[in-house]
Amino acid sequence: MATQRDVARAAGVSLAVVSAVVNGTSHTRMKESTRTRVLQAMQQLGYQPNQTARSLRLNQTDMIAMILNKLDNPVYGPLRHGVYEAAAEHGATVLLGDAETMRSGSQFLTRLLSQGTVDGILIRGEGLLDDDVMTELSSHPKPILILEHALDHPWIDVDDRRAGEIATRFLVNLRHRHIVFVGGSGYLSQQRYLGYQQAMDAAGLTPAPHLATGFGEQAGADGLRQAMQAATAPTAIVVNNIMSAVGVLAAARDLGITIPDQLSVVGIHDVDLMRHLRPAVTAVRMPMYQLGRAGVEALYDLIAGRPSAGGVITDPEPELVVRDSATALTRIRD
Amino acid sequence: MATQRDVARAAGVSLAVVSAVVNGTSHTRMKESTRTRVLQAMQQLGYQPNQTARSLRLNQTDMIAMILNKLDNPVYGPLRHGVYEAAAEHGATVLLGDAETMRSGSQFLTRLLSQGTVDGILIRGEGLLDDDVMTELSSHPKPILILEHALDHPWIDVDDRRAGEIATRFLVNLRHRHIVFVGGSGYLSQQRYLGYQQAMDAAGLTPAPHLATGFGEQAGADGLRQAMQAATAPTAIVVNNIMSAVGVLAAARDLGITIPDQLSVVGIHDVDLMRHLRPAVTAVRMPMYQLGRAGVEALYDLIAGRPSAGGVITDPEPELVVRDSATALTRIRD
DNA sequence: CCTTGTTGACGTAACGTTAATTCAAAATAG
DNA sequence: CTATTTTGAATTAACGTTACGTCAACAAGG
Repeated sequence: MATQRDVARAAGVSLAVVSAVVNGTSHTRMKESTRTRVLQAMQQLGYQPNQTARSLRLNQTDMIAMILNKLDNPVYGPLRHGVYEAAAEHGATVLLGDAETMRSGSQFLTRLLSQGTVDGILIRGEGLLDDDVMTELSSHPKPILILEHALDHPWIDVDDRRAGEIATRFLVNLRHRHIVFVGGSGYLSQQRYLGYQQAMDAAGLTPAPHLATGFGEQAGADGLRQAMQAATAPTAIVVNNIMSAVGVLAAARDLGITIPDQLSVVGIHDVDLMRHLRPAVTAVRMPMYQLGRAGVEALYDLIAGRPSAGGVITDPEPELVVRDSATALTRIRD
Repeated sequence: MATQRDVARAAGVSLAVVSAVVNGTSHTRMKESTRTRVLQAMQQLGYQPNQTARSLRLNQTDMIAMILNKLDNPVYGPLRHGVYEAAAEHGATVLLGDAETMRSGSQFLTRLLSQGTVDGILIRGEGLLDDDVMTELSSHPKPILILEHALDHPWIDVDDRRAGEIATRFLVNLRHRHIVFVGGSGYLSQQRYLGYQQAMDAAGLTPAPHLATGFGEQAGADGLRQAMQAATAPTAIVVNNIMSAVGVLAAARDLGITIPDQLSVVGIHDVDLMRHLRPAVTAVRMPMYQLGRAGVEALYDLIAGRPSAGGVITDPEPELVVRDSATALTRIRD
C-alpha cells in the first residue's frame, strides 16, 4: 500500500503537499503543475488514503452505527435505505448491529462508543432500552439518537398514533362498529392504540381494550383468538405489527373465518410481503425511509454540536394502502 | 477520554507498562503490585483503549465486512447470526453491507478494502458478482471469501444440489410423477435443479425443464402460471427460492388451485415465515448458521495466510421440514 | 569478588495522516 | 532600488498505540 510519503517521493514534493492535494486544503497552496504531478504519482502508485490514520488524526471515523432489535423484520428495509443514503451523503459508512449483541453486559456498544469506533449511534429503541442500558449509554461520549422512542434522549419518530387513527377510521368508514385493536406491549403499540381510541371516539364507538399479545406471527394468532372470544365478536381488527398480520391470517384460516367477508383486517406498517399474501393485506404505510434519513441528519446535528432537529415525522404522513383484507360491512349487526 | 499516557501518569509508571498491562504482553514484565496499581488507575480514569490507534499501529481493524444482495431476505437471519458469533470469537465486529452499495462504480467496497477499514470481506455472490466487480475485487489487498458461489476465488457453499434432490425425492416418495422445478437464474438455482434432475432420474421419471423466472414472490407466481400451462399439469412443484413460495401460494389461490390437495409444494430454504403461512410450507432447511460460522473461519484462515478450508458444508445436511403444503398423491393420473 | 542471569521497568521509534508554523523566492508597491 | 506582500512549498508536531531495545538493580554461581 502506497502512502503519502511514497507519493511525495515519487512526485518530488513534500508530504504536506500530498496531503493538501488529497484534501483540497487551501492552507497549503501549490502550482497547478505540481498538483497534477502529485495526482499522477497517486494514480501510478495506486494510492488510497488510509482511513485508520485519518481517523486517528481527526478523531472521527466517518462511521455511524445503527442498532435494530430484529434485523430481518422487513419494515427495516426502507429505514436502512434511508440511513445508508443519508450516511453516504455525509461520507460515512453504516455499521449495522443487531440488538442481540446489545445486552447490557455485552461489549458491543462499549467498544463502539468508548473506543472511538463510530462517530455516533442510531438506536431503534422499541423493546430494547431498559434503564440499565440507557444509563450505560448516557455515560459515553459519543452522541446517540433514538428512533422510536425515548424520553430523555434525543429522538425521532414516525407518527404511530396517526397510523392507528387512519387504519381505524378506514374501517369505521366501511361501516364497521365492532373493531378491536390487536397490539403488543411498549410505547409504539400504545401510541397506535391511542390513535385507534381517538378514531373510535370520533365515530361515537366504544373502543375495545388493548389486546396486547406481543410482536410477530404468533402474537397475531393469539390476538385474533382472544378477540374472537369476546361476547360480541368483532367484524374488523387493526393489527399493530405487520408480521402479526401474517399470524392473524393464519389463525383466521385455522378458525374457519374468511377474510374479508367475515372479518376485515388492516395492518400497520406496509411491507412488500403484504401484497403477496392472500388475501393481500390492506395496510398503513409508514415513512420509514424518511425516518432513516431524518435520523441520520439529526444524528449529525448532534455530532456537530448543533441542536438536534428531532420530533415526529409528519411529511409524508402515514398512508393507507388499500388491498383485499378489508371490506365494507353490509350486514349491520347491532 | 483517558489515554494510556494519563493512566501511566496516574499510576506512576511508564507508557510501556500500561500497554503491557492492557495487552498482557510478556515481553515487558512487572511486579504484580505494579499491575494492580495500573489496573486501578485504569478503573479510576475509565480508560478505554482507542481502537483506531490500535488499528493504525497493528495494521488490523478487527472488523470484517459481509455483503449481501438483499439484506431483508429472511434466509440471511441465521447466516448473520453465525457470522456475528464467529466474528465475536475472533474479537471482530461485522460491518454489514447491502449489495446496492456495491455497484462497480461505488466507492463502498473500495473504501472498505483499500483504505484498510476492514480486515477481510465475506460476500454472498449469487447474482452479484459480474466480471467487472470480480476483477476490481481481485486487485485489492485484503482477503475476500465468497459465500455461494465463485469459480476462481476462495468460496464456501451449502449443499444446494442435495437440497433439490431431497425436496424432489420427498415428492417422489409421495407418489408424485409430474413434478416441476420452479427456479431462478444463476448458479444456485442451477445446482438445485441438478439435484431435482438427479432425483427424477433415480425414480425413472423425466425431469421437466428448468422454469427460471427469477427470485421473490412475483417469480414464484409467474413460475406456477407457466407450470400450469403445460400439456399435463404437474401435481407437485419444487420451489427454488423460499420467498418465491409465497408467490406460489398466492398464485395458486388466484388460480383456484388448492394446496396440497391439487398441488403439492416444497420450498428450498426454511424460514420462520413458512410456518405461519397457510398452508404451512414444507421446506428444506439449509445450514445457514453453519455457513456463516464456517465462512468466518475460512476468512480468518485467509487473513492469517493459512490455506482456506472452503468447500461445501455437509454437516449438517439439508433437512426436510414437513408441514402441510405437500401430501401424497392418491389419484394416480398416468 | 567478579561474572552471569533474571527481574522489573523505561525510552522511543514507528503506524499514516493532518495542520500549524516557517521560510525562500518571486512579484508587486512605493 | 529597497520594502513589502504573495506564492509555493518544506518541516514538524501531534493523534494513541505497540513492541523493540536498553538498562539498573539484585541474586546466584564460580
